[in-house]
Amino acid sequence: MSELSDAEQSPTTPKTYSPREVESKWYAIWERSGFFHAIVNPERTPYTIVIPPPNVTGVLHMGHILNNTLQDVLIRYKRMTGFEACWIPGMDHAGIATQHVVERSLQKEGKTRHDLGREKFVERVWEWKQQYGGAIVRQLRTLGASCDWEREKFTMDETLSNAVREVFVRLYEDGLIYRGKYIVNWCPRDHTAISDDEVTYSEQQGKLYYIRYPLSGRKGEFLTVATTRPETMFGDTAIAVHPDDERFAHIAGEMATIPLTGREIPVIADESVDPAFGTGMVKVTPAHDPNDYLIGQRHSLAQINIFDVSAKLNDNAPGPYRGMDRYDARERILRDLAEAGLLEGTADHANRVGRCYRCDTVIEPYLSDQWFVRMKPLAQPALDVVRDGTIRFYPDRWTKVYENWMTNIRDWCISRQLWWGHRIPVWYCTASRTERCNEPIVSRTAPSACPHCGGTSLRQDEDVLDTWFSSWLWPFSVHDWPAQKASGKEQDLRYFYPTDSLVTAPEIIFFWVARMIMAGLKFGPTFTGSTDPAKNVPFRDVYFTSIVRDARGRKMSKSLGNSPEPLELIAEYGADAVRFTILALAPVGQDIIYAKEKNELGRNLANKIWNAGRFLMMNRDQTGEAAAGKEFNTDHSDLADRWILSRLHSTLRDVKESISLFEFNRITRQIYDFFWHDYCDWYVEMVKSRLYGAEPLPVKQAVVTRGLDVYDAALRLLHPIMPFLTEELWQSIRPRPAGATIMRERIPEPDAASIDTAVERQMGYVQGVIEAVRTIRGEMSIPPSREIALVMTAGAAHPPEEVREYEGYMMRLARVTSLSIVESGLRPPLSATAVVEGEELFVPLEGVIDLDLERKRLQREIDRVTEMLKGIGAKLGNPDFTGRAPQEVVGKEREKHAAFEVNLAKLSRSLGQLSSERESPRKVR
RNA sequence: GGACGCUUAGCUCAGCUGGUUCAGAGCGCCGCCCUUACAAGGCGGAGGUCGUAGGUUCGAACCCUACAGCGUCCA
Repeated sequence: MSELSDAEQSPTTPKTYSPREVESKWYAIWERSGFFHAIVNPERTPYTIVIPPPNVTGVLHMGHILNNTLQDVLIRYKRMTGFEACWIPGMDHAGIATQHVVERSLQKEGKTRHDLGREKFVERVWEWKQQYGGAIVRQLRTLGASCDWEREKFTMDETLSNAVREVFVRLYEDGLIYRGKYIVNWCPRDHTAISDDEVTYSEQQGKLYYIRYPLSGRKGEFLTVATTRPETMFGDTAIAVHPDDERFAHIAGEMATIPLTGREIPVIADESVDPAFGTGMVKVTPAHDPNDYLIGQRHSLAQINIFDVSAKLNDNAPGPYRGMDRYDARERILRDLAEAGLLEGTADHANRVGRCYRCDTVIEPYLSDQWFVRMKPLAQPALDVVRDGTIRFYPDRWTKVYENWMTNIRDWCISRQLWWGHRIPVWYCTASRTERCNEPIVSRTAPSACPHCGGTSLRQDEDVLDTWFSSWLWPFSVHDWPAQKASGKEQDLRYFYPTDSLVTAPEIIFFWVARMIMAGLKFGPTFTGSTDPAKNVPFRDVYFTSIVRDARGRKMSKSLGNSPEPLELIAEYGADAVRFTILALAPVGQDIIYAKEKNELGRNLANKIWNAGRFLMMNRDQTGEAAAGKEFNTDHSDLADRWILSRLHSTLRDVKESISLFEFNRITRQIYDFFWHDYCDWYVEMVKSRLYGAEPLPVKQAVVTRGLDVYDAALRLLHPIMPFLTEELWQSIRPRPAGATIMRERIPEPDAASIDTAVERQMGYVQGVIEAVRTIRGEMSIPPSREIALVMTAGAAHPPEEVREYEGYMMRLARVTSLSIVESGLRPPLSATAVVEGEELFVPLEGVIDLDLERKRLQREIDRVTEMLKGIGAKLGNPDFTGRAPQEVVGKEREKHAAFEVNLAKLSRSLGQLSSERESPRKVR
C-alpha cells in the first residue's frame, strides 16, 4: 500500500534508488562523449596516472576494485579541481600466465605447443587475446573507471615492443646487460626459469640423510655429511665445514671420494656452514643449490650440472642413473648407498619447498644460461630520489623496505624460456668463421648478416624477456617512446610525463615500482632533455594499497574461493556503493577485512542521498526556485543556513587535505558525516519549518534554492567516489545544458570566510537543547504522539531573544508543542530536568511522569557531573598542574569546573524538589 | 633468524603534533516510532580499566622500554 501512496505523490521518482540502469546509461554517455579523454592543454596543469597494467588473462578481483577505485577518485577529483587529468589504461601480456592458458586450450585438442611450432603458437596466443583477453578492461567500465580509453595500451603492442628492444640494446651497449650462468628457479615442467615472486614456498616434512664420503688415503675413515637431496651428489665439488669448527680442523684440505662414482673432491672451510646443522659437514653442489653456488664462487669450484631441463639425470651422472627422474634417482641412490654401507642413517626434517605458482611442480635450482641486468648502477640513483623526497611513499614506512632492498640489490634475471613475450633481440652467427663470430649480435632490428664474417646464417636467441622488462617502461612507453616523434606523441610525452601518482600493491614494490624508478632515471633524459632527477622520475607519489582479506583474515584469492565476485557485488549493491564501501573500509596501510554485507554502508548512503534529492525536488516543484544568482543563495538566511554553509566549507577543506595525504577512508567519513548528519539529519529537518510554515513564497523559494545550492555542491564533492548516483541527481535537480556533465564541473574551493565557528557554537546550543528534550522523551518512554511542553531558562549566554529566534527549530525538532521561558529556579512541578550550557530545561510531565524513573535519571546525571568535578578539582588542586601546565589549559579547566558546579547545583535543586513532589494518583499511567 | 606493522565497544574501524565531556563512528543489540525525502529510515539507550608490565610527564589511548598475540616482507 505504500507503493500506492508513493505513486500518487511522485510518479516519476521512486522511493528507493536502483543503480542498475543509471550506471550503464551514464557510463555509455561519458565514454561516447569523450569526457574521459585528456589532451595536451597548455592552459592547465596535467595530472597523470598510469594504471598498473592488469594481466591480459586477468579478471576483476577485489584488489582491482580497491586499486582502481582509488585511482579513479584521484583522477576525478583532479579533473574537477582544474587539472588536465589523464588516466592511461592498458594491460600486460603476462608471459607465463597467458602461455599457460593457451597451452591448456591446446591440450583439449590433444596438442602441445611443440606440435604447432613457435610461430603458429604465437599466432594462436594473439587469437586468444583478441577473443577472450582483456575481460578486465570491460569490467573496469562497470566499476566506473574514467580511463582515457583512447590511450589504451598493451605491452605487446608494436610501439611498446620497440621500447623493449631499444632499452635492451642501450643497456647492453652500456655494459649493463650480460649473459651468464646462474642458479635460477627452474620449473622442470614448464622448462623455464621463473622469478622469485612466481615461486610459492611451503613447509614440508622431509628427510635428512646422513651419507658417508670415504676419506682418500685413509682406509676405513669417512666424512659423514647430512643432506636433504642425495640425488645431487654427482654434482658435488667439495665438502665444506665451518672454519672455526674445531672438530674438523684436522681434515681441512683433505680429499674425499663421492660414493658410487669414485670422483674425488676437496674438504674446504667456509663461513656459511652452520656447525649445528646435521654433522656440521655439508656437501657442496654449486650447480644445484643457490647457497652452494656462492660457496663455489668463493672457492673457485667447478659447477657440474647433472640434470637436464626436465630434472632427469644427464650424462654427468654415472651410467646406471642416467635418464632417471630426480625422485626416482633419489630412491635408487639411497638403496645403493645402503647396500654399500655408506648410508649412516636418516632423520625427519622439515624443510621449505618452493613450487611453481602455476603448475605446482617443485622448483629445481638450476644452473643455466640466462640474461641479466646489472642492477647496482641503476639502483643508486633510484635510491637517492626516494631518500631525498623527490618521490614520496604513502604510507611512509615503505621507504625503509625500499631502502633495504635497494641497498642489497641483486642482478635481475630477465630471460624466460617461453614463446609468448618479447623475444630477446640477440642473434648468433652459426658460421663461426672468425673468433668474434661467437659474440652475440645485439640489435634493434633483425640483422641480415654477421657483422664479423658477413655470414647470413643467423639464429635468434630462443628466450623471451621477463614481462616486467616491458612493465618497467610503462610510464613512458605508453607514449610511444622511443618513436614518439614519428607517431606524433612527442607533445603528449612531454606534457604527461612524469606522472603524478602511482597506486599499487606493496607486493610489487621491488618487481615494478623500484624498476620503473630506475628506468625513468636511466632513460628519461632521452626525452625530457634534462638530467634533473625530478624531471625524470616516473611519478612523484606512490600510494601502496591495503590487502583485501576475508572475514577470517585470509587473503582473498581465487584458489581459496573466498572472494566475492566483484561483478555480482556491483549488480547487487551498485558500483557506487561498492566503491564507497571499499574506501571506507581501507585503513591507511593496513589490511581490509572484507565481507559482502558491508556494502550496505555504501548502498544506504546512496539511498539516503537519493531521498534527500527527492525531498528537494518535491519542494522545488511546489514553490519553484528563486532567480539564479550567486553560487549559494543567501537571501533570508538564518542560523541554520549560515551553519550548513560553514559545515560545507569545513568539509571541502577537510576533504582537500585528506586527498592530498591519500587518506581515503577519512574522505568517506567526512563526506558521509556531512551528507547524512549535517545535511539530512539537521539541515533538512530545519528547512521544513520554513517550507511547511506560513512564510511568504520568496522566502520559501530562497530556502529551496539554497538547499539545492548546497546539495549541488555536495554532489560534486561526492562525485569522485560515487560517480553514477551524483551524475544522475545532478542532472535531475536542475535543468542542464546539452552535453553537460558533473564530471567536468568544478568542486568549490573551500572558503575560509564561510567557516564560522561562532555560528557553529550557536548551532551547538540549539542542537544540545533539542537532544536533551529527545533524551528525556526517550528515557521516559514518552511516545512521539504524546504532546509535551518545554519550559526553559534564558540566561546571559543565551538570552530570551536568542531563544525566541530559534524556538521554531527547537519546537519542531524536539517535538514540543509550546516553549516558554522562566526565571531560573521557577521549576514547574512534576517536571523532568536537564541542564544545557547552564540553562535549565523542564519538561512538565503531569500525568505521564514516572517520578522514580526521573529521580534515577537525575541521580545518574548528578553522579556523572560529580565525577567530572572530582577529576577537574583534583587537577586544579595540584600545584604542579597549576604551576607547570600552560595557563591556557589551566584557564580552560577552571572554566569547566565553574560550569559543572553550576550544572550540579541546578540538577541537585531539581532532584530535591522532585523528591518532595508526588504525582496525582489518578493519572498514573 | 632479520626488518616493519598491528592490538581501542560483540564485529569492522576513527582518534592528526600528549590537555576541548577524549573515550568516538558504522554494523549488531535494546526501547519508542510506517512524524507528508528516506523502515536501505527517524529518535533515544546500553556496551570499552584503549593487549600486558614498567617508565617519562603536572597530565598518556597518544611518547619510551620490555613482553605477549597477530600479520607482512626478507633470509
